[in-house]
Amino acid sequence: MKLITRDTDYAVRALCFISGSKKNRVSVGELVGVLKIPRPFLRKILQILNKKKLLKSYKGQGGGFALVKSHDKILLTDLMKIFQGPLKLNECVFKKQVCPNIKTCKLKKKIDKIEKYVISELKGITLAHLL
Amino acid sequence: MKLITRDTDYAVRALCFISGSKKNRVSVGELVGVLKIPRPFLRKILQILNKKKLLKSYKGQGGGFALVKSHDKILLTDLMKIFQGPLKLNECVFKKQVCPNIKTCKLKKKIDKIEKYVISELKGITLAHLL
DNA sequence: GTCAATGATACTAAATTTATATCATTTGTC
DNA sequence: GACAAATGATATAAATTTAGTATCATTGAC
Ligand code: SF4
Ligand code: SF4
Repeated sequence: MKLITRDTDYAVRALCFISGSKKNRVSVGELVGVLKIPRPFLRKILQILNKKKLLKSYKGQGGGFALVKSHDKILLTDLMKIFQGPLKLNECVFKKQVCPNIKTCKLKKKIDKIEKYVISELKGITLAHLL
Repeated sequence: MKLITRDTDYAVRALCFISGSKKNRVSVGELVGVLKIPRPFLRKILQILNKKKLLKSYKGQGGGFALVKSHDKILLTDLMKIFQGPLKLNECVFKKQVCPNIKTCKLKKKIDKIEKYVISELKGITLAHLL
């Protein structure tokens, strides 16, 4: 029942730091020093963010990562989708089979309603709100 | 990002069936037939519900399980607490250490707000609503 | 006493989350 | 161009949580 996983959390922290940094590139080494995130894990996260065009990477000496968009254009839900998959609070799929009750299930309806609210709230959160 | 886990879901289904049954006791065998839940897993779930006083069990031939309270007194959150632990959408605990940012973290504040709503909604759901 | 039911408990398997490790590639500096 | 400092790509491993199984003991109606 965890809304965000650790990689999303780490991504938020890293992006926040990069956004707040005066340099226009920040290296993994610097981030590791500040954020205390295990280096290889953070590296993986940043590489994914680069692939997904939320960061631009620069190789070679003096390289690092920089934001691509302004902080108010980066949505928390972008990160959640990247690291956690689709925004859903209930799958109703067991062993790759959709639950047969799905059409009528009242529990699902209740959860769907909650989900709708949660997602709408999440969608309003940008990186700028998290600085 | 799953609000309820499978055991909670199974518990809901089992309780709903028991509640709707004309008999005053329902055996695991009958439930397995109807709900298609793996027998040993369902047994475990029912035994827990018995221990937690949401069901009363009857041993021996003709035995089974019966509701203890009326269906509008059984809360979904009771089940969630039993099978999923405390109602929380974010722990902010990594490797048994509370996150040092917890006092000031804006992400946490956002999630806390969402959590508050979610929990208040969940608390309003009884078994009666799920029949 | 037998048999059909649950109680207690230990174990196993699968899936997801959280990392780690290694080698290749790029690029700035000398 | 050699070198070093950075990321890219990718494979693997460890830890945790979720899901499911197996076994034997106990109870109670008949
Ligand atoms: S029983 Fe309802 S909530 Fe559970 S999986 Fe089926 S549809 Fe979804
Ligand atoms: S950074 Fe914020 S949200 Fe993440 S664990 Fe720390 S306090 Fe919680």
